[in-house]
Amino acid sequence: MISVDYKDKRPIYEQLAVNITAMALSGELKPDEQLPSVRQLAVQLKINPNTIAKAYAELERRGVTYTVTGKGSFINSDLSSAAKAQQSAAENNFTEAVMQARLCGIEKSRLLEMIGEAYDTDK
Amino acid sequence: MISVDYKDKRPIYEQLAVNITAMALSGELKPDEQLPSVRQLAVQLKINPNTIAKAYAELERRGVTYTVTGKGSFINSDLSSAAKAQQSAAENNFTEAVMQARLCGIEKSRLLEMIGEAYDTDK
DNA sequence: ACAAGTGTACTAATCATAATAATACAGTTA
DNA sequence: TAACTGTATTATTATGATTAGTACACTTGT
Repeated sequence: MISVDYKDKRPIYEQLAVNITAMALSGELKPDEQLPSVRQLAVQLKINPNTIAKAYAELERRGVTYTVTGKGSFINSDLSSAAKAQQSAAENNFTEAVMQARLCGIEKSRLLEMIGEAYDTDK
Repeated sequence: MISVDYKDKRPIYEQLAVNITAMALSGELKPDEQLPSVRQLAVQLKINPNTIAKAYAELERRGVTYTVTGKGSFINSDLSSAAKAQQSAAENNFTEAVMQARLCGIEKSRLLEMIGEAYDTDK
């Protein structure tokens, strides 16, 4: 389910974009499946339609969706570019985290331990 | 050297706090060593003294420094609480990065590879 | 005592970004 | 035609970061 978290410091439109991208990549949203309309989702989430529209524009810009004026926004069948971007971001983030941990004096062996746990957590 | 990066999205005072904390934990700043004065550092970095003051207040709140009005701000001899907080934050960050990577479909073996590289990078 | 240096406190103004609000327009569908 | 899509535009509000200017309490060296 599409949702927003007001405790999250990221802007709402960014949360929505990331959220929907994840749902598309996981298969929770199928190729060519139509997203809720801008106005409909705005009512459902109790936020402004402009904020939804901004999120949808971002999704199209990132290659996650395609849009037809008058019809709606739909999940792309080819998500490879979005998937690559997401993986690249995740790898950069991971590398940063490793270097940060090293600077804190955390041993490499400790990181190897933590991977074992974290990688198998459900969530 | 204490510096700020305007390409960084974090606020300046936060960058300064993190920067100085790292220098204290690495030993680049010795215990009881005096930090540059608020006004002096403001001139050096060409930013407002209030921003420096905010960073110094944060550092004291986080247990990195102690402050004597009229004298200045100095590095704490006991940095254990700051070190623990920093390590804890690094571990949380690392765990998040691992789970993000897993959600992107990155294999555990790939992460193990990357640790090998990232942990030995200089920077 | 004095002057110059410390950190601190306070108020106001400026700036950027996010979000809201209201409206209008172009295209699609039944 | 009516009701739905996304898009565009302008104005307004809210928030946080930063700047600006000033004032105060304390310490140090003369």
